[in-house]
Order: sequence, then structure tokens, then C-alpha cells
Amino acid sequence: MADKKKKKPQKLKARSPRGFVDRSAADIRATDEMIGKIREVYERYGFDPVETPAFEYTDCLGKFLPDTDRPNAGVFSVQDDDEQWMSLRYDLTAPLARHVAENINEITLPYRTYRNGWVFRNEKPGPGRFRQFMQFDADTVGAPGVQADAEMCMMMADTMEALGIKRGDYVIRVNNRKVLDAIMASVQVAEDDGGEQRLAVLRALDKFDKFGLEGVVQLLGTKGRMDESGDHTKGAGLNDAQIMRIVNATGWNEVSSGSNSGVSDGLTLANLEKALSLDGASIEGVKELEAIRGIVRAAGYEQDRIWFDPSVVRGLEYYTGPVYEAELLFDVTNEKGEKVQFGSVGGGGRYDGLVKRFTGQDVPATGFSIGVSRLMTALKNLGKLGQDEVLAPVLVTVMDKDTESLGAYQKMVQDLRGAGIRAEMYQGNPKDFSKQMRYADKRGCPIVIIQGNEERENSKVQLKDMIEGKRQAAAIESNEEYRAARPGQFEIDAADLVDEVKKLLAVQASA
RNA sequence: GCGGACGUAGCUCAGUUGGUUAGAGCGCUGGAUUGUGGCUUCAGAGGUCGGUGGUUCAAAUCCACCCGUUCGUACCA
Repeated sequence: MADKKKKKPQKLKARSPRGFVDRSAADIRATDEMIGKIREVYERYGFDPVETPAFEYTDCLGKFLPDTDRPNAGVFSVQDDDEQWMSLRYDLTAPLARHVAENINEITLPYRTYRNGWVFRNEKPGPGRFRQFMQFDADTVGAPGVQADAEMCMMMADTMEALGIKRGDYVIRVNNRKVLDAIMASVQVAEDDGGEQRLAVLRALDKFDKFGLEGVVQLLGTKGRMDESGDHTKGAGLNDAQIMRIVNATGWNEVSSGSNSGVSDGLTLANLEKALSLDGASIEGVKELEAIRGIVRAAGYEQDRIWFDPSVVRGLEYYTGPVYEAELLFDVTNEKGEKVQFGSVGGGGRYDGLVKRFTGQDVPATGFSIGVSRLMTALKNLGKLGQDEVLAPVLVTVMDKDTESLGAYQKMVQDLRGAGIRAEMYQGNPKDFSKQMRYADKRGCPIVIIQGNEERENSKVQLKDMIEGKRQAAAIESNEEYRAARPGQFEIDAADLVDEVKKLLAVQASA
């Protein structure tokens, strides 16, 4: 190894933490555009914004009390001066419950509210999955009836369409935790194992979309399922009779039944009701779903938009009633052109116990969350975003560097800005003029303004149409000729600058 | 977490059975061009070969572990 290399000072490596990403101008504009459209829908439904901070005391967030061994499992946690544990929020629902409980005396129920913000999860990131991402939530707090859940489903559907996702390209799938509980009661899932079998069954049912009936049956049974890398997932340990009953209740034994099939979801519900009645299980959950179905159908939302599907599970933690999720039905491809299984881009449900933890009194609530970052990835690949790209500014170049000239350039820029035109003066080292042109080219500036002393003496400026210039330049071969030709450039009276720029921008826009 | 693949310049990649000073294209900087993007041409900068340890006379190349990326799976409030 050469001495030269050894002596070289070690440079600090610039890197961002795993799962955290910088956002480009295009991403920020696309996100803003989406947020605006979502907000419009929520406002129209009569929801008001509220904001809570990124940090909460850990015990207020729920189950993730950091134990001393792994204080950061799942959530990012830090200890405050007074040794209290604080965590970055991992969703917007738990903080809302805290906000409502803390202000329960001032808040008029039912409280209809929305908010968007960054949430954080300390887990393995993947493509389209980050450790910091944005959610946009809407909730109705203090609403016990299923009509509130029905409204949430309709609002989700409206939001999808407001974002430019066509009817038929998405579906809101609806289920009820009470239905799942009844199914499990009817097959007598073990209750003395700390809920382990119950959770395993729920997880298995949730996989219907991914692995189909065969995979779910494997996961419900004792053998479990082997994936293509040879990894084995333990089964829930149900016997064949139990599995048969579940399959009967969900209707999955019928050909082309279940999610995304052509069968009527009304039949799915009727089948569920019949099967659960026969087994002597509660049909309260099915009745609720039937009520929701009646409401949304009456409001004109058919099953191409809102669909009842017993394989929807959602979170295992706090949902108590109806649950729903928004799913994209079209193929999404990534940058490499590969198909990506996109699945759910948002979801929610009824959480009647979340506020009660603080207040002791029943405060039933329902709400949903849209994964903005995730949905944006899909929309971007679909070409539904960033189509009206922001036009780069008009560039006023710097020929002369004396204060008087600089003032004159700045005046031009301000005149353009005053007329609502994006404009800037070249702020790099103005020594090399061709560098200014290269800058304008790379930025995509539509027009360049040039005024040297020749023009100034005659109260003129040069206007250069960068788009037309590029077109004309293609025919020129020698550099001398190219420079002499000054393609796309013409002289105007300095007094007409704003009008001429406006005129040229209009011409470019219509081309 | 488990299993597989991958990691060489800013980017895309080449680098033979282990063998001298690790290369190309694009991009970047500067010149040809003291008032014009593109083309052309000349020159230049840029590398802990992901990291650490090992085998060897010799490692980008072989081995082990770690880190990162990625695919599947698990978990997902």
C-alpha cells in the first residue's frame, strides 16, 4: 500500500440511518398534493384537524412498555431526565386516545377529527417500508353505532377516488372482530394458553389473500407451512374438524368464494350467519356487518367499492368491532419493472376500549388511517402524481459584476416575481458565462435573460428561449457557428421584459 | 428473527485458475472557447475493492464473522 494513501485523512462517511430517507422536491410536492386531496374529503365530511406531538410517554401508547433488555423493540424509546420512558409514536390512534382522554371535559362528543403526521417503527425496513413514514387518520370518537363505521368505509372509498384511483382499482374490505371471535368460539379455540392459539388462527386467516385456501388450511392445522426458502411456519394446531368448520363459516369451500371473487358479499354474510347460528355462536358481529352493508348500499356504495370479507383481520391489539382496509387491485411495478404485491394502503376499525384505559368510562370510537408514504409509491408508479411538474425559474444571467449592474439584474428578477413568475438571478460565480448557460440547461430553465453593456446602453435585453434554442442547435455542427447563431434568442426592449416573458411562457406552455 | 442472493469510482458495471501500479462507459472539474446549453477534442480529480480477522511468498479474488442491500418468510400496534 502506498504511503500516499495511508496519510490520507479518513473522511466522515455521509449516510442516513437504515430505514430513514430524504425526500426529494418531487416527493414533497407529490405528498403535499395527496395530503391536500385527502384533507378536502375529510373536511367535506365535517372533520376538524388536531395535532399531537411525535413523542408520548410510553405507557400512554399501549403495550410496548420497554423492558430493560430491549427498550427499543418495535418502538423508538428514550428516557427523560426524570427517568420516565418516552417513545416516538408508532401510529396516530393511540396518541389521539390520549388527547381525547386528557381533554375529555372540553371535547364535545362525538368528536370528529383528522390529522396527518410522521410515525415511527423500529423494525426491519424494506422497499416501500420505512422506519419513518406518514399516516393520515380520521376518527369519530364517542360514536357507538355502526353508522359511524359505515361512514368511515364510505369516506375511505371517496378518498381513494379523490386521489385519482378509479372505481374498480381499489376496494374497501370490511369484517368484524366479533365475527372472528364468534368463529373461534364456535370451533372452541384454546383459551387457556394465553391467547396463543387465538392469535395463530387470526394470523392464518389474514393470509387468505396471500396463500389462498390451501395455505390457510396448512397454517391452521398442526403441520404448518413451508415457504419457498425452506423456512417453516408453525401451524395453529387445529384439528381437521375445527378447520372444516372455519372453512364452512367463511364460505371458502365454495368455488370462487371469499375475497376478490365474483360471489356476492351478501351471500358471504348469510352463510356466516347460518354457520355461526348452527354452532350456537354469537351472530352479533354478522348483524353489525349486515347493518353496515344496508347503510352503505342505501348510500349508493355497491360491492365494487365496499366489500365484506371474513379474511380481514387488521391489528391484533385494540380493535373491538368492525375492521376495514383499503386495498389496491391493480398491479404496481417498481423501478425495475417488477410486479410488486401492494396489498393494503390503509385501514382501521372500531376501538371501543382505547380511551377507557385512561378515563374509565366508555368512549367508543372508530377510525382509519391511510399510509401516505406507501400509497404515494403506488400512485407515482401509476403516473397519477407529479404530472403537473413545477416549472423551473426564469434565469437572469450576470454579465457585469459592478454594483449598479447587479442592481439592474435584481430589479428584473423582482419585476418578474412581482408578476407571479418564478425567477432567479444567477448566484454562482458569474465569471464564466457558459457555466451560467449550463446551469440554466440543467435546471431546466425555460427562459434565460441576458443583458450586457451593449444591451444596457440601448435599453434592450436578450431573451433566450431555451426550448427553441435546443431544437435549433441540433442542426448546428461546428462550435463557432453554434456560438454565433445564438439559437432561440431575440432582443426586446427592456421595458417590455415582463410582458415578453409572459408571452413566451404562454407559447411554451401551449406547445 | 429464519433462509437465499449480492456488495469494485458519484452511477452502471468489467476484472481470467489468487500474481506487477484495479479498469471502462457515463457523470464531475478545468482547457481549446475573455458574451451562450448541444457536438467535438485535450487534460484532470475521484477507490480503506463494504468492514474486521484468517489462509498464502502474494487476496478485489479463498475462508470465518460482522455490516449493508435485496428476495422469500415471520412479525407488524
